[in-house]
Amino acid sequence: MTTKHPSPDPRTAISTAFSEAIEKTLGSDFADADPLIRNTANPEMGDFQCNAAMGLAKRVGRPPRELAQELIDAVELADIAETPEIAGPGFINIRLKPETLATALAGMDDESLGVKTSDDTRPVVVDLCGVNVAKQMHVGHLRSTIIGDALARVLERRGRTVLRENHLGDWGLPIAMVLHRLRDNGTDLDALTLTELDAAYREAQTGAKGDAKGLEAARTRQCGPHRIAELEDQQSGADEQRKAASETLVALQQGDAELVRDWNKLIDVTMRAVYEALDLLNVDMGAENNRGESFYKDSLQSVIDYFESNTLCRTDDGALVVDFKDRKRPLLIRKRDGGYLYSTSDLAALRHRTQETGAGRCIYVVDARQRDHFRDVFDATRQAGWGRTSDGHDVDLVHVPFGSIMGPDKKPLKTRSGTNLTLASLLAEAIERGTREVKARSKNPSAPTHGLDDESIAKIGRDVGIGAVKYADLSNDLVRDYVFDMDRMITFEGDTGPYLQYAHARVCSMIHKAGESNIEQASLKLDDPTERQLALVLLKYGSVVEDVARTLEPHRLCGYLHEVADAFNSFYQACPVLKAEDDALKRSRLRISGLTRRVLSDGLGLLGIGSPERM
RNA sequence: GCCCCGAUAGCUCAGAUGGAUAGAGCGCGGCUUUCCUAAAGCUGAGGUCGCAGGUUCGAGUCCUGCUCGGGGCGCCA
Repeated sequence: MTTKHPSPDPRTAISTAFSEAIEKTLGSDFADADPLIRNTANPEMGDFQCNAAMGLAKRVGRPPRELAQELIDAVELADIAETPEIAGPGFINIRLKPETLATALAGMDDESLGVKTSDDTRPVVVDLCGVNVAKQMHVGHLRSTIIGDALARVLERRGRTVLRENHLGDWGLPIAMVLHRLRDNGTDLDALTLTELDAAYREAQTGAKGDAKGLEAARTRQCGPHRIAELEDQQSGADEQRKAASETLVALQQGDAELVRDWNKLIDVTMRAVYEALDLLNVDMGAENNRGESFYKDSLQSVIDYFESNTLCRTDDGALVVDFKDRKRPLLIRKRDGGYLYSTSDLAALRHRTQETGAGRCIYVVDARQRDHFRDVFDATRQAGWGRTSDGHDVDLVHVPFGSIMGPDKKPLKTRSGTNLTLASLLAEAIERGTREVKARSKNPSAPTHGLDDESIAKIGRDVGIGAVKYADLSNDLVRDYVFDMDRMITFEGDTGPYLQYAHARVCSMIHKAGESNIEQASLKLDDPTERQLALVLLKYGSVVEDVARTLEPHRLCGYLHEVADAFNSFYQACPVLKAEDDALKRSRLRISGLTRRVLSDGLGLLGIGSPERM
């Protein structure tokens, strides 16, 4: 569509008008004062409010209500709004003319739905998933994957090119340990199961990582109890295991043909399961997004060389560390024995991402417990001068931290038997529950799903089950831990994914029943208060998407979609659609319903959640 | 010991750049079914916004100190 609509959102026009009024009234010193235009909390106060008069009155030493009146006299809004009114200490309430609202709503009625393309055209790197190929995917990877995917979709919706990077843990000592373990056990790698893999990983972990010096150091440095317990746990009979694993790593690094072949088999087995999970999750990612630690293995030395030759680091107790001026704890980038760490490979990845992709932003969707680590590697990256592109633009390095998923006991999620819950089993349960819900409803003879074949029901059930899990994950502030509660997330009532999907399906069902065509051509009448309210909510969509792209907080979009569903329900309660008094009104209301449907569907889509037309 | 995060209704949580009587969902009480699948709508009860100071015309929001809970803290990732 090429129809011109300078600004579908009337808020922008109001904001501009008040900016000009402020400058006209108080002089050019106030040209960039924020007019503080907000949606009102209560429809009785109008549609929008300007909160600038109080603060400005303070600055110029005048009564706020008097200044508010002068702003009202100066502001040029007559074309779009009624005369603004002063309320309370100096609030200015603005009510749009009905035709303004209709024009604005019509203005967002195209593919854009009012979402504007970002001015910044540089690509964005999103680091997500981060699966470790030495073990099966567990629920810890769930959040990184679905949050990262949702953020990527939002950024893409704003027209950005997104480079989704799956920074696989596919190299280094852990892999070598597992590889050694499997070979030592005589496991047939061509028939390797994920269960065997997990067992080998656990054996390797407990067997090989004991570290007497580390434990001692952890104690004297008063490390956290978690770390000490972990080290104690690994203390038993470790030396020979570690030695063997080290030898395996060295051989692998030297390109031992047989080892490399086995290494590839190991990756194949684990990644096949990863792709399966990504597919079930409706996450837009595949092998083309893999760029793991092995990709950077040959650039680690040059990262170290760069830091050394530019005196960005120093030697401490044989190790290489980077200092920061605002804190004591340095970042270790090379071990005393010459080995590299995950910080080294993160630095290599950051150099690649900032220097070779042209990205304007690098987003890391990783567990909140790694906050300190990312603060360190980001600062080290900036100190190395890699915080900006070769043409001098700063690259925004941002860690999106998220909390843990807990079991009902508020401890990390486990199965009933106490083992770590795998992602695959969690997804299977979600799909099973979703399908059960859909099937139950299809028993109702008046349900549109009544009589559907099992395959169609299963497809809808999958959308519902997966949508429930995703929505529950994305609808809270990311940084908080939450308790995983399938019973709660799967219900059709309340603030859940299925509730929104169902609201969408109900609108679809109604529009289908109407059987009208070309409703997007209908002229809009927005006289009922609930119609006005729904229109105002729909008009916010573009700015909400923009907010999420900026703040990287998907729960704002969730809250907004819930608001849309609520506003639609109120509208539907108050305004007959199919039985509207005349045909023009019916078509107008169908058009509003259609817009609601598309905003819900588009918004859910940005969260990576499907919106079935029948449920 | 140092650093980070959290604390809002019985429960689970929203409250962007400070703004009008602090909101939603669940649960509890009442009312509503002449348009879609009773999903729902309306309505009532329910709050010292962890504590104490401070800044401000105005603080859940900003500053300082404290309490409680969680997490992290150089040769693991």
